[in-house]
Amino acid sequence: MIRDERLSWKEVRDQIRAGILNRTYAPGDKLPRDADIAETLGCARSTVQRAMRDLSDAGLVERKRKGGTHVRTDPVTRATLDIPITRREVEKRGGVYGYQLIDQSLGVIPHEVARKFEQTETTEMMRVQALHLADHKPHIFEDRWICTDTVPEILNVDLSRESANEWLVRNKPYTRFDLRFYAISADAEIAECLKIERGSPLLVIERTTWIGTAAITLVKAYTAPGYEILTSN
Amino acid sequence: MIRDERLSWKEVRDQIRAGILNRTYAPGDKLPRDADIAETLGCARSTVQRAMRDLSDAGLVERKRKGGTHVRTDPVTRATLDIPITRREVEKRGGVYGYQLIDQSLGVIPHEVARKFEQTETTEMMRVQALHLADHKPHIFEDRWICTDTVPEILNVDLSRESANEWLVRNKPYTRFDLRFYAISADAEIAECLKIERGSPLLVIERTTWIGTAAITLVKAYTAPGYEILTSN
DNA sequence: ATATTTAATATGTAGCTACATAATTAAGTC
DNA sequence: GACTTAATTATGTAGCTACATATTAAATAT
Repeated sequence: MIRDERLSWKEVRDQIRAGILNRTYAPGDKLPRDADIAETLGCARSTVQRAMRDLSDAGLVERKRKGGTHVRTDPVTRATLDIPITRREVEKRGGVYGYQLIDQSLGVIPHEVARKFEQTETTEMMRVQALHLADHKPHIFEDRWICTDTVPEILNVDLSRESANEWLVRNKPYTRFDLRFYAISADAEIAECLKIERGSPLLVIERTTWIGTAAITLVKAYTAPGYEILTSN
Repeated sequence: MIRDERLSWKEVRDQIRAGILNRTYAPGDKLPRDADIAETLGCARSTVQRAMRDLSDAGLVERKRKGGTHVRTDPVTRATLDIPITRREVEKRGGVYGYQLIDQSLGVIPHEVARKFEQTETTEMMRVQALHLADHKPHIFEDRWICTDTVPEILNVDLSRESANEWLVRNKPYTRFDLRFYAISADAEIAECLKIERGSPLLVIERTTWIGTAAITLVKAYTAPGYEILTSN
């Protein structure tokens, strides 16, 4: 611990947060200036600033230059999600990971895929369908489009040995991505791949990635029944 | 902009990240000490530290005292999610928000609920079932348990006028929470409430909240078909 | 050889100063 | 009065120093 007299930024943060939680500062209220808080608590402004940044990152307060710091009126639950590569996810749970390429082809991307890439002139991409296994049972079925203009190297990769995701992560790190979650009902094809009944509810993790503005890939990961996404908090 | 000669921590961060992306520093590699990077780039160590903290928060590198900074070997897609209160979510999209209490009662919590609260001696809690509407159509059906030991005031709140969530957010801010997402198939009850067909796939957002270690509430929010969760990035 | 203590080292934090930046408010100007 | 410009102000950032903390590595004792 730090010398008792000195306040750590976490202590400062907790004091400010306590003040917000116990309504000393209600939603919408303006908090004192950093400098004043610093003087009140007997610490440096930099310490208050560090504390405030944390509260701001957590979505509790809003800060504006000259405008000061305000307690947010529309509280949000802000959570951090870690989506690991599937191999890691399975192995971390002590399971045996398996991978199986189902189909690989070149084709014209559907309109919906083009729209998700936001702006791309490319109309033909590589489509890869594959199955991830956990303990020899279907775990995730992925349906992926890879932009061969941005990632021409993918044409020479043997995707029956290594999953497209792992190759991409190692060779084409993205600079921007988009994630979305939703539920669908398994159609005949997905049901067969995952060895489940048609109509089973599935959680879909959809991820689009870019390098700058250039599209890399769009994956729809159809997770096996019972799959859950948890926050890391 | 800052005087050209001076590097901002974002520039430093971007340079380090570029080095990681272009494999100057491969996964698992050790990066130079902050002080060395600072000297190389001609900035202060504090600037490098600020940059490094950002990269560490983003999950790109791992830092350990004395151990130094390493590029993470298991890349994760780290995303930030904002889950607003339902009213805000609907209104932000320009929709008309509506709320309807369906049922409110005291009862013994199922074993599964007790487990999710992790450790609570309370066995009887208040159960609240309610419907959130968007543009007069069912939007989210919520099934909630509220710990009356932690939040006795809830017994005197008229939950037909205000949703439990909004009351809780204003009066009992949580200090810790847990989020999970999964898909289920609508059973008869949920199907009726949401006015959809039985068996429709639904995305469920489940949230447990605590004050310290004291349980506050557990909600299962059954979202109407077509509902999506998006990352804020 | 093994356990314990000590030293070395890289990151983390607190405090200070100085200046940058954004946003608002006040002061001019037409 | 409406528009422009300048002053004001609160947060943001960069640089510095000093010390705290955690962890590893080396030295010493058992």
